[in-house]
Amino acid sequence: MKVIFLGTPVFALNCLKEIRNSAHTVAAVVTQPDKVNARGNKIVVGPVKAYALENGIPVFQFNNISKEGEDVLRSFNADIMVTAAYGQILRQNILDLCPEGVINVHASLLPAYRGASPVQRALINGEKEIGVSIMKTELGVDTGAVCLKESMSTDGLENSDDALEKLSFIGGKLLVRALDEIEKKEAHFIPQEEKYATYSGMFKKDDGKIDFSKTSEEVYNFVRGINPSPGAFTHSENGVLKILKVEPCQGEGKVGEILVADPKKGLEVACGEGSVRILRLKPENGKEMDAKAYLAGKKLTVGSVLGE
RNA sequence: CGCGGGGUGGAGCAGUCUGGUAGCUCGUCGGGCUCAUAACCCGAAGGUCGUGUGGUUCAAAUCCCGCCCCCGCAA
Repeated sequence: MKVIFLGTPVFALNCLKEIRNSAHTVAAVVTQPDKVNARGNKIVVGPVKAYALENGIPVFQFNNISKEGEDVLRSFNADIMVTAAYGQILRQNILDLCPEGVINVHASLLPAYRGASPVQRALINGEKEIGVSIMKTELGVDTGAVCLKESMSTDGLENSDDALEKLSFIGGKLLVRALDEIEKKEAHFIPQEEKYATYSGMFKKDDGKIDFSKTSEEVYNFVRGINPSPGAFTHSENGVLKILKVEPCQGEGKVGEILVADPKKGLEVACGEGSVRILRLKPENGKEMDAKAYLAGKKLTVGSVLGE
């Protein structure tokens, strides 16, 4: 089939590549407008756009696809549109553009975790299984009938990016399978069970603050899920510390108390129950490093409390 | 012209304001001690202090100028 692909981040790129490797053709790509300012004055080109340009696929960037995109996209006479973390909500005129409508790949096991940041939320909640769903894109956010779903274990995942990358490959394959089935008229779309639906919005910067009163396991899940974006952080005597990697262990002490801080032994902090070893962190204005390396240059006082 | 922080042996930092023998905590290598250790003791190697063969000076990591790279915020 001839598809128009709409997506923006790396997750979408991996899905796009998968479709390009299949029997289906990508007629056009739509992605969010370039970010204006990286730092100085530079423009950042998104991964999907960069790939499309390299491969000679027409790229469109609309500020509002529903208002600006209808006529151009219709001119491609595509069979179907695919959305993958595109970043804009489609109105009915766009949804109706192609004969087969629009399908979406969402990084959760629907109907759970509709909305933004499904993978982060799932990891933070300590889910053992996460996954990807393919469903109809409709006016409601992630509410469409589902045709394919696949899960994977959260064991050994570094952080949400790691999870998202693995899910993107699964998602890409599922997308291709869905396209195959739709082409053969064999796809079965099953409506979601509303009573099991959960929805979450985007994270704010402040949501990354670590609550050491939770159990060591919960803190571990939190740090793993919320990194790398927006990232976990806490306050120390040396200012804000971003916490990138942590592992649970059994120390005891006041909530947030530093139990061990030594360039050889590492950094350990007490939680509401148990403790966590901080393995990787990033100081203000610095780059990320092992906690031991940090302690080789800066001191943290044993007995002082993080997060205050 | 968005705001700010930073680039010093392999790692992380101090020293820069108040120019003048390159320091600290680790790591590495060699040796020692111990039943043993993420322990301890002794010794060693390793740096044109981001860059211009820039300017000032008797003398620059340190003051002035240009450039490159990294990071945070704001978007």
